[in-house]
Amino acid sequence: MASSERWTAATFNANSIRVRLEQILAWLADNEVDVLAIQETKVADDEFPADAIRDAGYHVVYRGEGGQAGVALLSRSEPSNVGFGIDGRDEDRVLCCCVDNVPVVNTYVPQGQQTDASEFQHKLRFFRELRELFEREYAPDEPLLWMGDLNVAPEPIDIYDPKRLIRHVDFAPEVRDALDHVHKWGLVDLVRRLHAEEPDLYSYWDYRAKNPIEEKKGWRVDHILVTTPLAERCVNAWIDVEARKAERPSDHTFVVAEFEF
DNA sequence: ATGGTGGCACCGCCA
Repeated sequence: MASSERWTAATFNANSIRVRLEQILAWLADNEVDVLAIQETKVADDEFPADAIRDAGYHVVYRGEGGQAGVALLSRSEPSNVGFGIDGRDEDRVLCCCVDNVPVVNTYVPQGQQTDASEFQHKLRFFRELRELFEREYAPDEPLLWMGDLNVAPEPIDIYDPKRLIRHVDFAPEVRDALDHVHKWGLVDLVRRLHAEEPDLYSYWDYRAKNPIEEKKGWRVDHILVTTPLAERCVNAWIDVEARKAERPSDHTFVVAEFEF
């Protein structure tokens, strides 16, 4: 890359990439990102709409089994060292690669169902294994860009009713601690760093609520976390709430971070 | 108000 170059990354839980394809391509036309991490593609690999994405000028890698989960990564430059899963597990939830010499990890963390469900243990184990992956494959003083639907609101400010939702799987102390343990390896939450103390900063709203955006009933569970060398290069980070007002929106919206190299 | 909607795969499950 040339020096003083803008480089932009974004993450989006699409909740079906086939239903959201036109919205994603339109958003990309308006937001010239270099990397877009997508979660919940909900499509098997042989039905993934790769041709339409490549026709729009993006490289794309993906892994899914259809129905649930599924991850994808769109990029202007061709990604290298593409891998899925951790130790052969969660291949439809973890995508690792390198784009423009930036190591990128895209994760769709298990939601967990309920705190007494086995899926909740899967969620806690997922964070432990992720920290081990970071310790093994990356370093806090080297660039790393971790994006995705982490299914955790890290702090009370990141959820609309922290008292009532204290036992929710995305806010229970166990998952906040689990994410915090990965965080403490050496990561910076870019949106919160640039919008410290700002309330009602959400990336997800429940479909079942009537006017969730207007009534500020949301959750900030989609995150862009980076190591210090990248945090120092970050010039802006935001949540694109307007994109959630699309005709047939996902229940999540785009989170964006802009860097200057 | 312990409901509500949306997506996928089927006639229930997951978010």
